[in-house]
Amino acid sequence: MTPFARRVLDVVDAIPPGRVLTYGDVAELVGSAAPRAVGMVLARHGDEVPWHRVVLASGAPAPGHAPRALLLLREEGAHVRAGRVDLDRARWDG
DNA sequence: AAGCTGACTCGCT
DNA sequence: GAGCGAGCCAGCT
Repeated sequence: MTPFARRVLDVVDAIPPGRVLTYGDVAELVGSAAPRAVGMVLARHGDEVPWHRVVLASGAPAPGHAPRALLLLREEGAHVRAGRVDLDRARWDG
């Protein structure tokens, strides 16, 4: 576990149910310009946080995890349509 | 220290 | 929209 990873996990863990954040948003919140680095953290420690609340800039969930993420998001009441989250509605302001 | 990889993003076609 | 290329940076050889 690295300091960077801990900051990322803190942010993701703070996202309320039914709301989402893009990788870019998380990166910005932890003071980084590397959304991909955020992805690496979730790949390793995603099971410790609500990883499904982090989506691509398009609103689609992480590639390879779309079905599971969409299911969880719908259960939380997020507005999902055509395989992607409605960012205008569900994006969390922080 | 240099290089590679990846749960990304953005601009162009 | 969808497909492509370039830029991004943390972590691990």
